[in-house]
This record gives sequence, C-alpha cells and structure tokens, in this order.
Amino acid sequence: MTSAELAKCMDTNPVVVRRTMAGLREAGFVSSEKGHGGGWEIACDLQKVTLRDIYDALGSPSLLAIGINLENPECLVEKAVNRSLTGAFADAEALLVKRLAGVTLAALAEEFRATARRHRTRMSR
Amino acid sequence: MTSAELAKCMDTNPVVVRRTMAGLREAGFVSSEKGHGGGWEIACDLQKVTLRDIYDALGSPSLLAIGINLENPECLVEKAVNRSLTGAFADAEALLVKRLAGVTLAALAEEFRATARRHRTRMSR
DNA sequence: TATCACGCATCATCTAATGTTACATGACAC
DNA sequence: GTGTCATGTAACATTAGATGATGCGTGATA
Repeated sequence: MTSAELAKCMDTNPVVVRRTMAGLREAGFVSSEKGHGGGWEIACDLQKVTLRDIYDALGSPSLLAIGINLENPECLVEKAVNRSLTGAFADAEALLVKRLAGVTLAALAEEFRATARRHRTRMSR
Repeated sequence: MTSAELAKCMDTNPVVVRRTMAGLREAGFVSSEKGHGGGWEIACDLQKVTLRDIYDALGSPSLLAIGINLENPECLVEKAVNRSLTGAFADAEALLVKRLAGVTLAALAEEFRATARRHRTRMSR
C-alpha cells in the first residue's frame, strides 16, 4: 500500500504515515519501495513480531501519563514523592511492556479476521 | 499558607494553585479561609489519607499515556487492538492506583523529614 | 522522459495545559 | 464603615508538543 492509501485508511496524511513507518522500516518490520508501483510491504514474520517490538521500533515512548519530575532535584517535597513512587511507575510500565510482548501481529490479524467475519454476518442478515 | 506563597514554592502562580486545591478542598483534605490572615490549611489526618485519595480528589485522570481509542468504533483494526489490550491497560492502571493507595501523606512527610535531615547534615559539613 | 512514490526538511495549524487578568465576595484591622 | 488582604471564578492569553501541510530531491517504472 502507498502512504497515501494508508493515510486515507487511518484518516491522517501521507507524511505522518511515512514518519511513523520510518521506525518500523529501520527495525526491518516493513520495507518501502520508491517509484511507480512502490509503497509499503510487510517484511517480517507476523508470528514472531509482537506489539512490544513495534513499541520499541517507535522509540519506546513513556507509557505513563504521569511520572517522575527530575527538573527540580533540589525540591525536597518532590524528592519525597519520587522516592515513594519510582518503583510503582517502573512496575506499571514493566507490566504493560510485558503484556505488549504477549500480543503477536499474527494474533492481531486473527482478531481482525474474526471481527470481520462477525461484521459480514451481521451485514448479510 | 496563602496561594501566592504556595505558588512561589512550586514555581507557578496563585490561580493555578487555587484551581488545583479546589479539588482537595471539596474532598475535605484542606480548608481555605478568605480575608486577612486567610489561606490554606491541612484539614485531614495525614495517617489516613493516601495518594490514591488525592488522585481521586483531583478527578482520577488517566494514568496512562496511551489507551483505547473509542472514536472510530467501526475500524476493525482498532477493534482488534482494543480487544487485545484493554485488559492490559486496566491491569496497569489498577496496579498504579494500588501503589498510590499504599502511600499515606504521613509517610510522605516522614520521607521529607528524613531527606531534610540529610540535607542539613551535608550543608553543615 | 513523464509519472509516481518515498525521504526529508521546513513551515503551519491545532489542542490541551498552563499562565494571566479582572472583578466579585468575604474576613479582619483600624 | 472603610481599607486591605485573600479566596472564587470567569474570561482571555500564552506556551509547548503533536499533528498536518508544502516543497523539493531522489529513485524506479512505463
């Protein structure tokens, strides 16, 4: 599929698609071809790649909305909060990453197909 | 303390302090007095109130940076991801809330005092 | 050689959070 | 009572990060 097609599918624009896919390409999960007939193609074993791999390929951004503020290391109140919660944040993030690792792209594809089957059945009623 | 004093302490401004403290006041954790000599005062038992209570008083905002996108319920890919990860997000958030509930304000105050002691010792060397 | 599609730098827009201003209200001191 | 101080709140301004858009270069195909 081309970036333009993908962009239409997810209601965004081609450049944003390229920006995001760039990480996946560097990780080897997709490949891209320039020129006439070019576009994006899956380049990995869906059974082997998990959402954790995708997460890492996209730069492993923080999964938590709040976190430790390290900008004012001299603030004693902040330090007290940090000491009390650093472990909790780390544990929660680790838990999430672990769950991401439990979902392969193949499993997602199967989920998709199952939903699509239900969808078609409902439509044909 | 007045909102202006608190604002100076945390490098923000009085109105933002009032906005935030409003939630804590409604929950009964602090009280405020208008007029001359007014300001904010703690109005709860530090042993009994936890960071979870504070979190709830502030409106229980999402603790996760990413989450389930419910805006396009007809997107089958999105649905597949949601089915696969909803539990993980819920578990991670529950874990965090549990840890917040394990930290009383009294414990935070004690952490603060301990750090302050170390701070003074280092200063006097 | 014309067309198509990605790669990428640059700039524009949008949005949520934060900061600011203004004014009303209540409390205390004199 | 009147001046001062502080909160309560609405309305507006600013900021920062994400997202979107444009332009141009490069490679591939017909």
